[in-house]
Amino acid sequence: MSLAASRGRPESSGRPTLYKQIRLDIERRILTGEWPPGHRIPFEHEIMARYRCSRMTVNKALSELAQADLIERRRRAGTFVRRPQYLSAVLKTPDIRAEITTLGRAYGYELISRARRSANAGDRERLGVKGARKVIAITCRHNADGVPFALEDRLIDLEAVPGAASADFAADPPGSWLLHHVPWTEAEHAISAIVADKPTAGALDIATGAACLVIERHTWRKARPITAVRLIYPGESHRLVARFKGS
Amino acid sequence: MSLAASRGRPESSGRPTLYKQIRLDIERRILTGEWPPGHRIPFEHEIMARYRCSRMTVNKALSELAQADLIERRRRAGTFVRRPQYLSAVLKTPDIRAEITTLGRAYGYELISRARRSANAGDRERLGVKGARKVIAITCRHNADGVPFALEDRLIDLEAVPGAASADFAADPPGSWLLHHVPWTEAEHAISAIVADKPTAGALDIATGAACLVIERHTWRKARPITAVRLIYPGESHRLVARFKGS
DNA sequence: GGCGAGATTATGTATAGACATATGGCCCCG
DNA sequence: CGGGGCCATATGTCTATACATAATCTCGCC
Repeated sequence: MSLAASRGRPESSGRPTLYKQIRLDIERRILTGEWPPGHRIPFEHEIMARYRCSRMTVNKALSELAQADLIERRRRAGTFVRRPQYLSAVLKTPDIRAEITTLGRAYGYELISRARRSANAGDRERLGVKGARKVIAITCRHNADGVPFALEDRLIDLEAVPGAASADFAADPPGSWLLHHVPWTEAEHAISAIVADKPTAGALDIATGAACLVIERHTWRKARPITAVRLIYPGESHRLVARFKGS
Repeated sequence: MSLAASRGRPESSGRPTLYKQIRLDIERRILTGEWPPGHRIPFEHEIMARYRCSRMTVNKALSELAQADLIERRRRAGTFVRRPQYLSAVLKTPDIRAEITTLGRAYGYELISRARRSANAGDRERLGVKGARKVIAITCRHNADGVPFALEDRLIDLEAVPGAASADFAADPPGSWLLHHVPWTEAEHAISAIVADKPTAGALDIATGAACLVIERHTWRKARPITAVRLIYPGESHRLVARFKGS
């Protein structure tokens, strides 16, 4: 008997494998909101009829989506789109505004400085690049309910993001702007702790010598550095929380 | 023909399903460092002989591990344990010994105190339980190349892990012991920063008032608390690194 | 020795069928 | 109307087999 790859498929396009196609189709519908959280996905039975494939193939696609926590499967009841992904979104989200508003607190933003300059040695090292180029350097502060929440010190590589030159970051924080304008493919975070020096303490309204949590995030798009940011949080009042499932 | 569940299995215990058993066996060997990054996992062919099951069953286990980025599969070459999973290595691994040895440093361990007691109010709150019960409280230190790496302060719920009562944690750190004896299903981490007080600074061989990174981890097995641990790392010399792919 | 073609092999995808298991719903009984 | 038990059903696991694909290895040719 012929393989599915040689048969017609409802929404064919390139041609990954069949199960991957099914997986992507469903994924797309979930991510675009066409199938909102709680929505019941068609039964395996219906999907296999739709794609004219065996149940194992459908099952493989759905199992992967379940492992990725996009859907939830319940015997006898069916398969459902999962509620929002709680958790380590803190680390995955490059957007502090979203982080604060999901906590139900009022977001505030203050631009402290913004400069356009040729990258110096320190800038190049932070971005992990070698050649000469222009960068934008920004420092700003994020507040939650009027209280300092985090200090941000960011570099943007203008060679990778030319559009940033014409953006003033007076109203929107650079993280949000970048998120909307430049999709990233890879990000690396380093978390460490420091004690606040006098200027940092002043900006965060904490005592000099208090502990701070530092998150340094580097973001790339296809191996090309986009931005490097250093976020300083008051250490004892802020906690990064992440939840994992084991097996 | 009889199902695999009715056949003998090499390292049987409770009895998840066969593929899950295979997955857990491999996972354990990776997380404990028995199979270090780069190690070639037995071929599907060998695993199916070992568990006397069909290739599809082995394949399902390996596919899930691959999706979780714990292993990497290469046609014709075989299946390999992936290189340090930064985040996953640090946050997902409840085993500091494995973390240090993957860094290529010599692991050292010192038990500082071990006590068995009835849980007091603070213990119950840390574990997130209400009723009376016995717990084991442990403090110990992990070293890398002879230098203090982290301080550990741990509570183990004896109701969930009765076997811990008969384990002395003189040679093996409790994290490793638990990993070998109690599979977890969920874990939550909270990361914060503190300044070292005098005893902490002394134990970590750093200056009083230096910044420290604190990781508090709670682990459950099917909604039942197993252990709560607080790890203190020297803050400026230690960085938690996490890398994400964007899609 | 260097190189390309082909054989080999491990994984990747897919099939059809079988039985296991959990559970939402229904029906019946009190 | 409430509760208990049974049944239908959707997912969960597993088998045995087949062919696809990619990469390594080998061998023979120049």
